[in-house]
Amino acid sequence: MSISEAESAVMQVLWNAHPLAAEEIVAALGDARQWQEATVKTLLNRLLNKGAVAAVRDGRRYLYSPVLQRDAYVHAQSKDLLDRLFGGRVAPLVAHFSARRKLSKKDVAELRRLIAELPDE
Amino acid sequence: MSISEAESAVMQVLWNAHPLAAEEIVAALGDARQWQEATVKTLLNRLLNKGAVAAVRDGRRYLYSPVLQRDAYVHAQSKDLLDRLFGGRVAPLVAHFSARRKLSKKDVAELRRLIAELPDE
DNA sequence: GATTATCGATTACATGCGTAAATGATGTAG
DNA sequence: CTACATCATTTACGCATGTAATCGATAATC
Repeated sequence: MSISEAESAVMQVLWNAHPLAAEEIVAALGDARQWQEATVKTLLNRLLNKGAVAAVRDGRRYLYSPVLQRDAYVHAQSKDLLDRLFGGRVAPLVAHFSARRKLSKKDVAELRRLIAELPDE
Repeated sequence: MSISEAESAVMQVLWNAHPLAAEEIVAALGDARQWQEATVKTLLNRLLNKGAVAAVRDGRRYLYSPVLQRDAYVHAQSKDLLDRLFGGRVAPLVAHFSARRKLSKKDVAELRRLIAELPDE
């Protein structure tokens, strides 16, 4: 029951706004992916079978909504990456980006704020 | 030329120690994956074709070494995740784990140390 | 030197994925 | 009521992946 790359693009649209009809999803994807409506329909059906989205009939068509929550998906994906590459912890990932000087000013400022708010121990 | 999940398990072994013969790689994978030697050979060949590993003949067999560096792989994977889910920045990922209270003591201590070492601006 | 063991290389095969066309059902227009 | 349009459902198909077995070459053994 994992969500594929293409499927996740559809989920993104639904997390952003729902419920939506297939046609609206195609439109929302429009700039990001040049998919035929048929392609999006296929992805929606696969997501339905996986239980990741739900559909409610609305006249002749369906309106789709996410069942899988964005936060749960984000967490699963992130945890998977951390487990595979960083011993399951967050700090080593930050250290990696820091070592590569890939932390933006904004990142640094936000990180400072974040840890300042954390309980001392 | 992306590295698949199974292939990355082989890369992990080679990053850990190299050069290694196929048999040694199978042994090293032993506890993590119950793969037949033939399976590992297939993965090695695919990695060779992708240019991710190199092989040097050693008598009747080959010794394999990584060409793709672990750090580059880790970075590509991490950047991909950040781009897809966190607007390409590190701080929002940390915020996500912080909000879920998934930062360990060790993480927090390490993060404090990390940002303390960063230039103020 | 002929047979056997041991490598790597080639081939296999089911499943998932990306991408979509064809088909079928149902609502709408004339 | 019949033809057309519009949805969704089914089928398609090539490529990657996970997982191996088989084939072929070469080295070791008798």
